[in-house]
Amino acid sequence: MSVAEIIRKGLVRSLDTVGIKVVAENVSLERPKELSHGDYATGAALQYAKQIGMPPIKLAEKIVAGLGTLDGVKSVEVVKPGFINFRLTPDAINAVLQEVISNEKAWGKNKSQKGSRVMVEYTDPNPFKEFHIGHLMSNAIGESISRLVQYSGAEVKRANYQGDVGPHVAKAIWSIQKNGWDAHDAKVLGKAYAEGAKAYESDTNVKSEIDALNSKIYDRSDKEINAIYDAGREASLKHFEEIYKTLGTKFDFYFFEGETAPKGMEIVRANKDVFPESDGAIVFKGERHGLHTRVFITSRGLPTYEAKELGLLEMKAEKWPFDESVTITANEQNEYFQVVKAALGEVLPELASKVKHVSHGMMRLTSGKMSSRTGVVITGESLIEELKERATARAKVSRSDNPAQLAEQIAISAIKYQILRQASGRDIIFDRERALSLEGDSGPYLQYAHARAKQVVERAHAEGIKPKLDIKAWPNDLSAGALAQADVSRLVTRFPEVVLYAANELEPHLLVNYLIGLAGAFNSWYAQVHILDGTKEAPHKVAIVDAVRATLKNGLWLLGISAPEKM
RNA sequence: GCCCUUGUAGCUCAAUGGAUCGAGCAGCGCUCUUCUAAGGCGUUGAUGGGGGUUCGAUUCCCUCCAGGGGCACCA
Repeated sequence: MSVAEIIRKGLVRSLDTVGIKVVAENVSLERPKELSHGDYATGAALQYAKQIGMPPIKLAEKIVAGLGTLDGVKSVEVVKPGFINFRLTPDAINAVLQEVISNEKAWGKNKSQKGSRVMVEYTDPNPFKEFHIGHLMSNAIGESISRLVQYSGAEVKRANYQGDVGPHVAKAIWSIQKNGWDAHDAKVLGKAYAEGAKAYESDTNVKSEIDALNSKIYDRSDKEINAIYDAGREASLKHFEEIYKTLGTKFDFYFFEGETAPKGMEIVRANKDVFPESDGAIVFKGERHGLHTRVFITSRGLPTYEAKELGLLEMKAEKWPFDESVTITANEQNEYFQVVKAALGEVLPELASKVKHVSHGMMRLTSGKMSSRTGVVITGESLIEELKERATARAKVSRSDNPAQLAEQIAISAIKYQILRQASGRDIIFDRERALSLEGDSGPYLQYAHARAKQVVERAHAEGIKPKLDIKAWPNDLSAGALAQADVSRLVTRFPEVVLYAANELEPHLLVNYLIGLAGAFNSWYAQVHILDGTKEAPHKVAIVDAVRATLKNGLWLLGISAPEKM
């Protein structure tokens, strides 16, 4: 039984003696943000004081009196308004640190989703369009969520859904044809799309040309168009694949709109009662669900995003029956997704209950909205390249064993961190200078702390100092160094709870907050003490460093960020 | 007009209804003959306005103001 459970049980018992009945799960027990407030805290006395007509402090004291001794708890104290703070014994903390060191691979994992099959869909770039920083955002969040869910014991499959048909493709092909460009070159595609989109909006003749072209793409009736299409599609996908590799994502399944389109049409057409006709189009009346009506099949007989999405979900379930399907998209698609989900609930209800939608904010430029239609985009590659250059400029990188690799690891870390550090539903104001910064609240800061810890452990090993947790090595004084050491040790023990919390919320930033705090506490401690000082306490300190190292390593992995051993 | 969403320090972000609202950047001042200074230490600085619920509100409810997104054949 964990110490937290012991405390909960104790509180339930004690509360019972003063006439308050609660079950263990409902006892409020938190991890105080402020470490000086202890390792666990409860506001139960504040909560129930009024109910039994007793001042909170009095009640708190009464609860504490009824608590008796709790295993693993060093002290219990009542403070100010009526909080009760618990402190762990050094033994209890040492036991956790020992667990970290002896089974590093398992450190941080939980079994909350054991046996569950989860498919996570993310990144979703469209062939014939740029891979821009918005896709970077989806990728970073999706990859981290996948890993968090994996750490919770679920079997995870990564899926990528790419729009290889639809008006955007027609627009790109139209201008490739017109300009005689080579569709094998991934670089011309984004430009072609921007030009086609512009012409589509400004010229009604072009609009009908492109609309006609779009139909031909679906039915593959035109040889020349097919050739351009096939070449462009292949070039795009190959290009994307290189980016996924750089980002550290390996997809298990690829879905294409070309396949989901017919499937979606089939579902829509088979459910005429759910999808009535309106003005020549086939629609879904979302009003019954407090939403709005959306077109699923256009009057030209082509499926829209909505119909394709239905097809996609059914395809996913056929390919790999899942318990949960998580889709990560930008929040501008929130309302569309709700309509799709409502429609799904009517045609395939058992599937609808397993579908989850996580939306991320938009990557915004300080100058305004980014749009591949107008050609105002920052591509993923250009940003990665720029960051790599900046990292390479560092003397430590250029002098390392493999400068190119290290620079890339740092670049990816900087980008992913900036995306993952904030709650995922919110927009990110993309500030070039800040994104390019490798200092402070950043991915490289975490990597640096990890590398530093790794090097200390290596050096200790070379000097023959073995990590060993030692109860006698717990400093009794209240010096800054001693407090910092205790803080680091205590923070390490929280890692598994943070992972569980972040996985349940599907919120990587909760983990980021924790890791940056741990790295900061470690750096602060490191600056104050000499680890390998030749004293009896050295093995104990090395053990703490090693536990921090392992925690940062696993934590970085969960963020999809590499952990170089030397920087 | 209707629906969703967001307003926290000069800037970018934190804060499972909890304790003195935390970081980083920017500014100022310290800190490398000692295990990695991409580090550490100090310092200045904030909850859009008004109500309400609560022992306690950045968090929940109402309202106003201000941004962003969406609202039938685009994705």
